[in-house]
Amino acid sequence: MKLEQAIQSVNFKNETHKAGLNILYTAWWLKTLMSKELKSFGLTHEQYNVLRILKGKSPEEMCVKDIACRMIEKSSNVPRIIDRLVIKKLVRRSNDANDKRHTVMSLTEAGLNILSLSTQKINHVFEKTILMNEASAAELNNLLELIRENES
Amino acid sequence: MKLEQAIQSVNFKNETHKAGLNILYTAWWLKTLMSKELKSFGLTHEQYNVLRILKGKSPEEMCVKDIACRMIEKSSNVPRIIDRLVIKKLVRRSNDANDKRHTVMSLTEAGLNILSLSTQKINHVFEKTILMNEASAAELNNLLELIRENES
DNA sequence: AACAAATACATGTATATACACATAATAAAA
DNA sequence: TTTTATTATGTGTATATACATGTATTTGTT
Repeated sequence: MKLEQAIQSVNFKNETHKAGLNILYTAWWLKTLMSKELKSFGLTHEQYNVLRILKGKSPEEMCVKDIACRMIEKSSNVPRIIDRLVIKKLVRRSNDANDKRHTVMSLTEAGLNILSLSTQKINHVFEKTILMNEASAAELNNLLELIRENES
Repeated sequence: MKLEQAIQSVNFKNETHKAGLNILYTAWWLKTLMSKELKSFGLTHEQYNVLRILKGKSPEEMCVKDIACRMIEKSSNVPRIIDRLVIKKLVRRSNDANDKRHTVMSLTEAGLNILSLSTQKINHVFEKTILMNEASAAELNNLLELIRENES
């Protein structure tokens, strides 16, 4: 769907302005698709993101800061997302003996299982719902990284 | 900045998978830039979006539904965003005489003024911070609309 | 006209975002 | 070594998101 239809507007100053809104809209669209899949596991988008990050270092433990800097949305409140994962027994939380300021997290068996199942669903979104070949995707990646070149 | 640096990950299944995460991260990055500008006006990103939509039809009035279908993030709770704009006297809310189910909104003078000033700041973000020429932006728009071709 | 269905909006709840601030622990400096 | 600064995390608040449900109003059907 064209952006013009999606947000019922035609008043873009130029292509760059339209691209900005297009990125925001596409992100919302993608997040909605993913959340729909995650719902059957009782996971939110950000909870899934934390599980995925923990898996990356598994079975190593990770502290809050290391998780936070890997989040897609940097302003996420990681301690509270973890609170909910701990309640659901998907994540284990304990204190670091070396540095008592640290709290360290790791996946439980249940966390590993639910991550594995939900990742299948997420991969399905990327493989089947997103209509894009590898060359186009590579080009898109270049353009997005070009946009952020002046990352402040 | 490369996505790999931004989220400290290199485990992308393929370019399409990376593109998905890249869109989500770029949207967060852009939203953060815009919110930083809006903060000096006491506006949130979504409040700004509602003001912008109302301006599009101004001086005509708009009902909640018409605003909602123009929002970038469709799951926004428009009545409550308007609550806050009414408290700040940027938006006027009244009942529609023809259909009493409708609530109709329009910008106040203060709303028009703050929108005009904040839009200057937002345009500045697009013109000066986003590093992209018109041809690249047009290509990016094509790719984003290609990704959403299977819009469900 | 009376009833059922649809529409528009408001409201409630759990979670997340964005950001400020508090607290405890460690590192650095005097 | 005492003081100061920094770091890591937790907590608080206002707003937003995602979604379910309630309520008034209008429309369609008989």
